[in-house]
Amino acid sequence: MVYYNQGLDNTFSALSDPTRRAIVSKIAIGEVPIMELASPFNMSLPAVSKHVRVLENAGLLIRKKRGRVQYCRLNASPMRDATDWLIKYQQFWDTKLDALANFLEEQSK
Amino acid sequence: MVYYNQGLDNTFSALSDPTRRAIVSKIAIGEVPIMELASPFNMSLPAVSKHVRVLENAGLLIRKKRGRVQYCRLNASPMRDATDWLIKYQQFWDTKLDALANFLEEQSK
DNA sequence: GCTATACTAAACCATATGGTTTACTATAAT
DNA sequence: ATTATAGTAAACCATATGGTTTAGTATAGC
Repeated sequence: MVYYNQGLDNTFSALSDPTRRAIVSKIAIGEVPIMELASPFNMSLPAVSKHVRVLENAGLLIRKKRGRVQYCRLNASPMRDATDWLIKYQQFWDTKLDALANFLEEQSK
Repeated sequence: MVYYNQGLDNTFSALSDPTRRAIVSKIAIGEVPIMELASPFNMSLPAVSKHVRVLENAGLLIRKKRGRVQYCRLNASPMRDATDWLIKYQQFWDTKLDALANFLEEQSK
């Protein structure tokens, strides 16, 4: 009866790291070799390689090997569940804005 | 020049745990004492207390003490940034569905 | 065939995470 | 005044995480 979503665990966990979010942004543009992913970060290649693996395990990154280069591209679909989960609470973060809107509305009368 | 969003780190990290997501769901309904949060989980009270603290540090939970009971309620606003970040990639997860739609469209002609 | 490139693997390290138990504090009820 | 309730604090533990370095493998270029 205890149920939880391992997919959401992995998605949120993968995206909780700034380096990995930066990687996601990069591979959304198109296929990027791991070398190119590594270059902007002040970090060793094995470290980046590990981040790539984490994203891959979360299903957010797809690897394609051509020759000795591994190209990475985004698979955004797991983000959908994460977004769906978050969106359920949209009404709660909108409340403040609504309250502000109502306040301003009242003021202007 | 290297810049990253600590808020997103904390939000995604806090939400990567199933117990904490369950807590979020509960406190969205209304104010809930920590005791009541703990009860459905097969977990000690200190463990739940720690999860509450993590959510509080991520700005997702607000604590209000009345007597000896601490009531928790949701502050969803940090979720907004997380959702905004995710939504940027919506086009990428929609692609597959679009492709399917196009395929079906072609088939029906 | 040799060397350079683009990685992965493995060993290691420090710190973080998620849980426990045991002890304490503050409020409430009897 | 004593006891029960609702927690937090602290110490501890096992495992995970994010990084390193050093070594190895597979492909490409000369």
